[in-house]
Amino acid sequence: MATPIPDTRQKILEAARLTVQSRGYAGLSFRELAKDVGIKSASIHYYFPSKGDLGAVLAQKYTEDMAGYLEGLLDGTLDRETCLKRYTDVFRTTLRNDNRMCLGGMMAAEHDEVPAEVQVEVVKFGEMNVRWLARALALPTSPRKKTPAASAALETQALAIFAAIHGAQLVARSRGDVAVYDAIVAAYRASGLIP
Amino acid sequence: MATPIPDTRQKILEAARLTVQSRGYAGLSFRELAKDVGIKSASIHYYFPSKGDLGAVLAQKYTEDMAGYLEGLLDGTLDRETCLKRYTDVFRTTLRNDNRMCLGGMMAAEHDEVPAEVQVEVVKFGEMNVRWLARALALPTSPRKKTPAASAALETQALAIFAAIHGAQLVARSRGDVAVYDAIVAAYRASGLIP
DNA sequence: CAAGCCCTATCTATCATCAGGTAGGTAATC
DNA sequence: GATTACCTACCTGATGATAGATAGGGCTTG
Repeated sequence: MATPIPDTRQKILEAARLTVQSRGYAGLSFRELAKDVGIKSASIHYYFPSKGDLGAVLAQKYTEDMAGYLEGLLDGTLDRETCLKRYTDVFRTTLRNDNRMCLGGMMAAEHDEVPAEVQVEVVKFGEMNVRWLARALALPTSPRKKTPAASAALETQALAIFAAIHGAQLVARSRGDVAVYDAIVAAYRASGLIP
Repeated sequence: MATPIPDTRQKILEAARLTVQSRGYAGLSFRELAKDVGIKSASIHYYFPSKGDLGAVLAQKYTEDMAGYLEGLLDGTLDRETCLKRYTDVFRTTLRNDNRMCLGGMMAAEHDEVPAEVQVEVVKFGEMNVRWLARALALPTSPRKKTPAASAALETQALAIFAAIHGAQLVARSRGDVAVYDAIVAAYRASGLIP
């Protein structure tokens, strides 16, 4: 199967994602984006009629891509702790990429300044993560760990983990130091918030 | 002692804080701000030569104001759990104010788009919080709770709490629902992250 | 085969609006 | 006169978006 050549639309989305993860939705401009892709800004309107459209598609794709990756982690070969480690590593990797943060977290901060169609996708991103985390929390555990709790409690714990990871990323971002993220996540584990 | 009349500089700072907490530093414009205060935008330059100056003073003042409040909580009359409850309530109150978020958290997200003098103040804000939290964690506890840990471990726990609270606020903000914040914070307490 | 049409994907030029910032002016007060 | 605290007018640069143009490719028709 041949490797698909990235088309212009994909290139736009990829460049936009990187920009939003560092400079926010407010820092995303069609002119800069066009330069990144090697086209002119009016051409972006061909693919995305408005900035809001681009933002919404971007957030939606971000959720789908991440869901795909996370789904692969639940194929039955990994235990709970490893799954959760892989999860926290996703956010770590984003930080490691020029101190970037999660696109969902960024747009959540920018809540009042993004269009409603983007806000909706940000909430969906959160919900996808929490659902996944609840499933991961329900996995069989490695030896000598406590057994998983009931379903509603898992959902709440999942929500708390999701929030805590975003906070860890945010603080590490302000310091420009991924070791801060690592220390915080280790403290979460030590406290039992993350198994 | 007469109540001091808020002067223009104070009014500017107050209005700017509210704007940044909802719309971010990127959403702060001198023209809008001037309207909020009832002056013209050129007048703001009289007090703050540049937007970066305003941003840095704003973040600094935010830290000082919060430090003052938190210091009052450590006057010896409150136990550890109550202090920490008051702490989490600070961020809750911000959410309750038209779904706003902590100015430090907002500017941390906007890290790449704020001037260096603002970034520095954001880090100081975090450090002040973590120092305070470590002191609060070291307070005598109410009956039947575990005794405080050693000093370095307190610092790390304090950092983790600081991060976790910011994440909780961020997620609640995206949902526009303070009950989400409450649920997350309760889960932090249930897990032992927050005593 | 050539011409014409349509579609796709890009472009130039432009618009209206907004931003931070500057220079100079004015009024009130001491 | 000097200082303070405001103002108007303006500058430059940036933004999302629009209208119209163009080139290339594929398909249909005579």
